[in-house]
Amino acid sequence: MPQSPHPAPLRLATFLPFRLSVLSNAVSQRIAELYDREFGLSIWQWRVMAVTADTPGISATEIGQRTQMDKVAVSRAVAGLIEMGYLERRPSTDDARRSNLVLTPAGLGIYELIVPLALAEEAQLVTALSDKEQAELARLMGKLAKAASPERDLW
Amino acid sequence: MPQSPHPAPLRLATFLPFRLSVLSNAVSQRIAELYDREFGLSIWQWRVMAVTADTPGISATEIGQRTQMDKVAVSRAVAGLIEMGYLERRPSTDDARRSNLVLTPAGLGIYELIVPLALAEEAQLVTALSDKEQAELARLMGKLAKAASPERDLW
DNA sequence: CGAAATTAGTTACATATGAAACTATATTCT
DNA sequence: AGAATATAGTTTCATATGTAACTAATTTCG
Repeated sequence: MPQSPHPAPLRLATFLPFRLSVLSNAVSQRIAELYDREFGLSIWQWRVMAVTADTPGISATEIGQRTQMDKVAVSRAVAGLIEMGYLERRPSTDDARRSNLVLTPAGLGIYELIVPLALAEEAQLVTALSDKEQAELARLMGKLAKAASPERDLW
Repeated sequence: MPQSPHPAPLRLATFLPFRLSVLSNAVSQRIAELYDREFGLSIWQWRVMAVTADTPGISATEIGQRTQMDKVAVSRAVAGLIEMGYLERRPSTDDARRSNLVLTPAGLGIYELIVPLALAEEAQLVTALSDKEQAELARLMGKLAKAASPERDLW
């Protein structure tokens, strides 16, 4: 009986979780650097701005759901944005615990400046793929997301 | 002239950097939890073990290159593994600054326990995709990696 | 050879992050 | 009603992480 001297090989470079992590970090870092350099925003602050622009009056909890941020992270990002004058907290009339969050005019202003830059950065990335490949990638990622957390509906 | 009331839309849910980040986090978290729960290892310690098993006598710097970890992270992971008795530092004879790192028998033992679990976890994930889809995903990720950091050769 | 510049790796410090505790309000249940 | 439970959001505390400074050994080059 062989003593299985080299049981199962595991090459990190072909291991999907590793590759995903490295790729995601490389992409995130590029984008984070852009937001920070140009506007002094963290990625989390940017995410909060994006969903608030999309849904004015959103609550912190809802932001957490949409952005996959935990509530502490949302709380901190919101606090930072308010301090910068980009976000405003409006107490909800029907539930005193929650606030309705809206971008200030200043916030909306820089949001509109960032959007095209963010889209351009993304475009530079996905332009490496044909339209068909982009669609396929989105589809495959959707499947993986479902396999990775079936309970939570990620997107 | 229209006053462009809704300049460019940006839906986070379709924005590639966001999706990549969320997917990668979901996957990493599952795996990290496994390594930590079963063996008390961080993802970084696991990565160090994996490349050291693959290339016994590797140096910290080389580990950093292969795993995309910065040297501080490598240093800390190595220190932890040595403390746990899984890794051994052998001073290099021809360069006193570097150490040749090797797994101890204990380290090799748990490495061999982890590998099948890690592969099983990955399998559970990628089984959502056909072989052909898996290959396609790998190809698309490779293209993106190149577009995201052309300078550094990620894999 | 020997000063200057490089490289391997660690340490220190400042910041980021997550888990758990906490405050305040709302809801449920008897 | 009012006690028990749950929810929104913040604060605290302990840990993780990155940048920069540092030590020690090596290489480069006048």
